[in-house]
Amino acid sequence: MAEQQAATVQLTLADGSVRAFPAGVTPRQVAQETGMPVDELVCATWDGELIDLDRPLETDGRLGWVDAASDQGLEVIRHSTAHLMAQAIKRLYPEAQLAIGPPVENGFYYDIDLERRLTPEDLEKLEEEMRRIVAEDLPIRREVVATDEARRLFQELGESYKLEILAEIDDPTVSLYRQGEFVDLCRGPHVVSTGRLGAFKLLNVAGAYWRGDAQNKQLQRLYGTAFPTQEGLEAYLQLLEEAERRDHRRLGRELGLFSLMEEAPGFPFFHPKGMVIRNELEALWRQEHIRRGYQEIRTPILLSQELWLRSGHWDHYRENMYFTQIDERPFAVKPMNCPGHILLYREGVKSYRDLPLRFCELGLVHRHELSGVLHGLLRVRAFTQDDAHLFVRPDQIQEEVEGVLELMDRIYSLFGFSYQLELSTRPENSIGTDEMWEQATGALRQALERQGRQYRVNEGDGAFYGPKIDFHLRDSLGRTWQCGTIQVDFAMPERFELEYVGPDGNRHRPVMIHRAIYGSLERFIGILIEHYAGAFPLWLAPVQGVVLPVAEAHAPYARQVWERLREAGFRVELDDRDEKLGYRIRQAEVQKVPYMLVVGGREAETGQVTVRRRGEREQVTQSLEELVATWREEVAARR
RNA sequence: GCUGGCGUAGCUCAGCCGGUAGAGCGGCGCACUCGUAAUGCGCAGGUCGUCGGUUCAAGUCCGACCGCCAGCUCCA
Repeated sequence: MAEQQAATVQLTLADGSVRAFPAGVTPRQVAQETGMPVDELVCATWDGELIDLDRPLETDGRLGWVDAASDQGLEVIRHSTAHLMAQAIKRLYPEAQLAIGPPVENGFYYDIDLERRLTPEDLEKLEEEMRRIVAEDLPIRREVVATDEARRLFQELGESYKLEILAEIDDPTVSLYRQGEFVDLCRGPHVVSTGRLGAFKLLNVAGAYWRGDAQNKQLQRLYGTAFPTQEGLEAYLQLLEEAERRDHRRLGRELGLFSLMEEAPGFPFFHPKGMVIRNELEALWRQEHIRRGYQEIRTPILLSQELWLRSGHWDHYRENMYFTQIDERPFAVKPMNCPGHILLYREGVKSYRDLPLRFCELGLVHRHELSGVLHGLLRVRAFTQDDAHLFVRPDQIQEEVEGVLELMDRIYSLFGFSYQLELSTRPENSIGTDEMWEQATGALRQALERQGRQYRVNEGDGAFYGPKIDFHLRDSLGRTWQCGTIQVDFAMPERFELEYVGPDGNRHRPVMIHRAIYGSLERFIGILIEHYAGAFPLWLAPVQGVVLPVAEAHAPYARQVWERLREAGFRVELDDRDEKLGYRIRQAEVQKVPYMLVVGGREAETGQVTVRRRGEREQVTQSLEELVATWREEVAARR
């Protein structure tokens, strides 16, 4: 009797029902018997843990399903594809040693140690080999072996990186995965056979250090991506192409917005058209800040080195700073605006009635970033922060943080960005007491929670002087960018002995809230270029309209139209070049000008313009005054 | 910063095994005077990133430097 009991297991299925199965039954068999679409399943969960579909079940438990459409399923597919690639690598280059091969955000990679430098053509050959292995439809089998045995195996195979990994494993057993002649040390789970894979593409090769440490040997990292379906893969590859088409470095050049030159690496030049965008962003920013009681200031770019010693930047930020000398006195180029704002705060005695005091500045800061990380406008060495420092009483923190959250919503929504929030806590190399950090972190958390906001916690990623809330914008391609930030700081007021006189006549210490919305004007502009693919809304467009006379005879009227629109305050160009109308329309389209205004004999007679919108074929003929009214409304609404 | 790749006309790119530089687009000129995404013809434009080396000869080979691109965070 006892034997019979041991021979069955009670499984709680996804629908909540409990059924008995013979011990050693596999999830795949259960799926078949319960009518699950087995082909759509990637693996299973066993009491919450991911397992293979062919894992024998020996005890009672809760069985769940993971299909290809789920995030977990996708990860498993990618992980299995990484193994598939590794097998192909070993077939083509038996001398290659395998390091690690995990799934990552948009695919997977495998780090390998191989003398030969792999080229894109090699990737194609690898892909072909992978397809062969898929066609072979090799079962992928999990095997549990003693750790010592695994050591012997990888010793024999000459896989020294696997041995290094094994050396750190204390468990008595480890799991291996075998598919055909290939075996890898792996926790799993994996799909049941190589035939289940197929929608993949190898993307590129890059260098990566073993264990991410520059002291270690540099390996070749092969990146690829994989999806449950060919359509999913193609959609992703299209997204990559679209992202390339929108690359702000390319559009910035094509649309004449900005330049980066060898003479000033990491220090962008703005062209007249790029400046228009900048100025419009600044105008919006000022409007929204003044409305909310901020006061704009401007502080110097060079400040005495002593100030940076006192602020803690010397100790915590020196490697990122530029230094110079003036009359033999050491100065630093500011990497942040806060010390300057603090100096202004300290001018004169502050009363509790002055608080909250909201200083804002479009402050140009310089930071020495590693040469290898520079990237267009998105990672530069000089940039303009739309910075503000709120000097507040401790009891005002929450309300002020909530005010900033509201301002962020206002500005981001104008551009159609949604965002995610991240709360970053105390990093290792930081100033201030534990108590201060707890208080500051608590204040941020409270503001978030009171507003019912969703947020993620990022342990140890705060600024050296305080915790922060970061805003990760989601753009029109679904990519995320870190822009806004709110940081609560008890440390700087302490260091600089900031004070205000309270209602009790005593001196009290204010709290500082650092915050930025765009983050950096340069970066934000780069993001906007990609977000809009260069097709800016009317209020931001460097050129809002082009007047196009049909033929030379219409040039005088076109000039009148052009002048009238410029008088009305719009950025309009006149294209009366001796070219066909179709050609000039194409030019305006390529330059992504929002409005094309065609004028010929008909329009000249009636005092009208024929309006063609960017990207549209239909057009309307309307009076100039009607057009001005529409534009005014469109610009005012920043649509 | 590190590793790998790349650097030729304003832009995109060709240029074999070393023999002295080419196209398209753009620009300029001329013709056409044109009604909605590229009219035709012609002309100009390059110390081949910089410096040094090898060679009778270097865009091409070697070295250094500068810049750009990708990656360097994801831990069986």
